Amino acid sequence: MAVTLKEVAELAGVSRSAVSRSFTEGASVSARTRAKVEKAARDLGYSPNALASSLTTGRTKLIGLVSNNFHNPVFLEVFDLFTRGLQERGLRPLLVNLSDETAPEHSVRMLRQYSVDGAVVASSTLPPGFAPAFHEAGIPVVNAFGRYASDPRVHTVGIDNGACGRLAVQTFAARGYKRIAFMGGPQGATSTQDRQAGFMAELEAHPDIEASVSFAGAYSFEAGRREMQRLLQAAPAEAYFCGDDVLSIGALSALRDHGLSVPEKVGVLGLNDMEMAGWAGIDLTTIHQPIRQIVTSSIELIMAMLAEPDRYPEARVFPCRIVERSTLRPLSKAN
Amino acid sequence: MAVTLKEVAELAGVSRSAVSRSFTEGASVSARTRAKVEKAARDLGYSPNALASSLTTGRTKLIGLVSNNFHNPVFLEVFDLFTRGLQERGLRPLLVNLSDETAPEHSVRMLRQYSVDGAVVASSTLPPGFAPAFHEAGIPVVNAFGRYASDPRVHTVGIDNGACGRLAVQTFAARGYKRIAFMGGPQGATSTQDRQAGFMAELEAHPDIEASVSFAGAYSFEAGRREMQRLLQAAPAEAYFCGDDVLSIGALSALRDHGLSVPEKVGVLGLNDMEMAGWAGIDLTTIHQPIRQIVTSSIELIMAMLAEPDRYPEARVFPCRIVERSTLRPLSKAN
DNA sequence: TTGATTTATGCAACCGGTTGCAAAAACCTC
DNA sequence: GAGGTTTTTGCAACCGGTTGCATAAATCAA
Repeated sequence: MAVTLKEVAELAGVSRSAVSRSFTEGASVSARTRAKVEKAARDLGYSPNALASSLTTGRTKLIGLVSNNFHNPVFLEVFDLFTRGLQERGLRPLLVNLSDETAPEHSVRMLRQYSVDGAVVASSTLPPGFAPAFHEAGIPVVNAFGRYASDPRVHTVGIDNGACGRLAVQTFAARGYKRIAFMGGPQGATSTQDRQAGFMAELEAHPDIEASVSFAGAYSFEAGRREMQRLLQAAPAEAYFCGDDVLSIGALSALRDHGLSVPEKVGVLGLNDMEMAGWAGIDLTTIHQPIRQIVTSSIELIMAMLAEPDRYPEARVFPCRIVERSTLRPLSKAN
Repeated sequence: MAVTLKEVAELAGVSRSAVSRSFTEGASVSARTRAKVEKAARDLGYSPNALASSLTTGRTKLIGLVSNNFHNPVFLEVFDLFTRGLQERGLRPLLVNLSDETAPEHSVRMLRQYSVDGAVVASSTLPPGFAPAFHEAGIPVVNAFGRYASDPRVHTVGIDNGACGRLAVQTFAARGYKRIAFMGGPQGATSTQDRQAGFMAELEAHPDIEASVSFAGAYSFEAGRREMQRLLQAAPAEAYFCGDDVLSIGALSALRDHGLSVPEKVGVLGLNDMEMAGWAGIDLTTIHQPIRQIVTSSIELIMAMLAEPDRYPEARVFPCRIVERSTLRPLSKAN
């Protein structure tokens, strides 16, 4: 079915090597030969088999794009940015959905069978076993949106979740909130744990502030809504820091149903700054996570590792900032 | 770096063919040989190179997953379903983002270079040139969420957009709306065109209903909101059929800002039934598109084509149904 | 022209597997 | 234990490319 290099060689009346070289950047071919080859290739509709060549070159240009976040809308943006970025650099994303994978090693093995040149794991928590499995397979990995120093063998690009927790408290303090709350995502998520730790640490600098902590079962609208409904059975706090925008939006919906005005009665602070956070009617004050930069940097890092496989692991941490919208009251004049 | 079949063969003390056969389902190997091979493979940490084997078997188990919908949240669900479904069947999705591709043929060529066994194009409109390019390359394609008979060469799985347009009018009529409107997505989208055609056709059966038509610039919140704001400068219709849920949500936000109660003053009907449509506070009445079934069916069709390459093209059309929520007034008693 | 140098080309081996074929081994039956 | 079957095995060629090396062709200097 497919046209092969051999057929092109025959039609062009040259050796197979000549054809191969004609398609290789910087190889030694005369202009005349190349012209003949190109004409033959065009006539036959030939395009080289990337997989066959990977056999000898050792590069497939395939990059595993691994994630378990197929429910949070921010990740659509993440996938968009990753696929475009990789494509622009001639790399091909091989998508792996970890959602119902019981044994993550299977995924690593599969990626190895397909000889991916590298892998990006887009997840706040690196599944256990991934780091050693990739390491043993000799596949460069970067954990995008991952945790700083989650494993000394993998490169990480992300935000400082602890700093986000601290920033939340500072933000609340600057607006004069005295009774605040941390509403995390699933308690097992390291991102939630780190934010909580930062949140608690910063509280020590604000002895006049009282805080409570709770967790939603997932990073989802429903989970946020339900958790807020539960919290509203007792006296609510003055402001909530939710672990994620979509969680915040769920919480807002519960507050609205309960007749509590935002931000007058209760303030809400999200995290991510997903597109939806800016929608009219939501207008969520939130901590902006620099998604675009994280993705770009992850890709740069993967590229760097392709060039230099035993590059020393590093963690790249991007600062976050508050995006002022309407779910938190304005800065108190005192500050 | 990677362990090869040859090394396993040497360690196990058998020929390379024996090792190869041990890893091939249904090949003729004695239990004793297989045991020796498996032990050696385990000791060495060997796993076969899928790309190398594809060279002789002619199958890569790679499936191109092509889309340009990286902004509509429904598509995250679509990607989730596709990746899981393909993975379950031992296929690997090679993701292609068409968003900023000027020449779609490039993507087809790339997929051919990677010898994909098939491709799924998840898009309501098949990019021009795709059908012939895939056909020429001998790659089976299914256009998921595509248009019935968009091209006689490709298989299509989707809904009947014309029927959706008709259903919208019937739904409005049954609820006694007399001044209705069609708010399409981009005018160039075939999905919008087909829905409009159905909408107009059905109007003929309802001479007492007056209708108007307009288009939003994109299938997005902002576009829907802006278009509704524009429409509100004149007297609004009693009910709008929007081309997409996210468009509807934008429209709802404009209506709310304008102080028009929904569904009392103005009704809104969406299309897709994305997760967000069911969120409290949105609660959009919408036409449900059976996404899960479309994806499953697309995968089945791809599998069928792998087994039978010159299978005669077919279109699979799934019915849609109204999901009753709160943005349309209830059925009039008369009906 | 000639000889030295540079550039282009083809040969053949190789990448990591698979598979048709013929020979070898194992199993049956009598 | 002989003879016939069936199963297992290894050899060698092949899948579609790449690449080191030796040779041939082209270019250059004198």
